[in-house]
Amino acid sequence: MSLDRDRSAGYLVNWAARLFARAIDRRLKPLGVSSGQLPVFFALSGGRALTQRALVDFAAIEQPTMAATLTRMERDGLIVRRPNPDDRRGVLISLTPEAEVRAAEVRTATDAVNAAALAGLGPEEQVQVRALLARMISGLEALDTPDAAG
Amino acid sequence: MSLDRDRSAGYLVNWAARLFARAIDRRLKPLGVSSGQLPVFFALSGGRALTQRALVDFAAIEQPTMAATLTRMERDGLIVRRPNPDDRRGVLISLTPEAEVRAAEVRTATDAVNAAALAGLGPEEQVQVRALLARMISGLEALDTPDAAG
DNA sequence: TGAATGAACATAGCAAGCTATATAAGGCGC
DNA sequence: GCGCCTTATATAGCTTGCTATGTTCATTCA
Repeated sequence: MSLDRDRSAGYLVNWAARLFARAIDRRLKPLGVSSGQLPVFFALSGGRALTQRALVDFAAIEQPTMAATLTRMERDGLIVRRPNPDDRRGVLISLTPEAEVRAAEVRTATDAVNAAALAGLGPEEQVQVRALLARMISGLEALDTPDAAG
Repeated sequence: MSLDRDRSAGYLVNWAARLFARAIDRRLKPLGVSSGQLPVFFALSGGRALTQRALVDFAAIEQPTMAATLTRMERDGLIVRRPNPDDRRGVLISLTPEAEVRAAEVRTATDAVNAAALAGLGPEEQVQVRALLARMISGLEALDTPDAAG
């Protein structure tokens, strides 16, 4: 519905992002996991321990956003923060065994949502939509760099 | 950066949506307008008065989200709510003259951000990315309908 | 070595999105 | 006309995202 209206790329991207998050949150809720925690799961699963800084880079979000997400995950018993022996400013973050157990189900759920989103696209279209989104991201990131026209 | 990593469609869509919102918010901040208010501006500019329900349908967001956005816009003098003479449950919402004046600038700013996002795409690619996003949205919406496999 | 600069993380405060639920009015059936 | 269902809006409570700023430690350089 309403897809016939003339909608900008920005509107469509925002809409799709909200639908992704909703679908993922609904599936992950029984696991006690939510959409904002996905990059942390993917970065840390398998027993890896990373600094907050590394997680920020991986997730491409701002540092305070990651700090808040990690605080919630710590509260919920999904991660542990322990001091970084190499840098006393920093912290090493790793999944708890309970979270590690759920990591596979998290991956399954997100794969299912991605598959549903791409179900109406052919194989080359699935590749292409990712490529086009990546180019849009590049264009948007160029807006913030000093050498951009703005 | 990091675009070389293998990222899912969902991740890329979320990332692009955040970059859109950030770029738009930065440009609209001097006008006292923010990204969540865009659909309200577009739906009401030109002197139209709509119910909250119509705005919810137009923006494709949940009703409480729209209610909160309207409360902020009312607080900031961008809209007025007045009783709907045809339905005493409801409200008619319209832009204030001050907001109406800003509507053209809002459109200019959002067009600029969209253009920047699409700058790296050819004309057919710009059409195609919208079409592919629309199909992804359809696929995601099908997840919530009862006749879907889930 | 000591001061300045920078980097890592935390905190405050806000917008925008969601679900769940309450309230009030319209509409319908009988 | 009255009870019942539906529809319109509001409220509460939460997550995720942002900017701005503070604190603490590391690094650099004079």
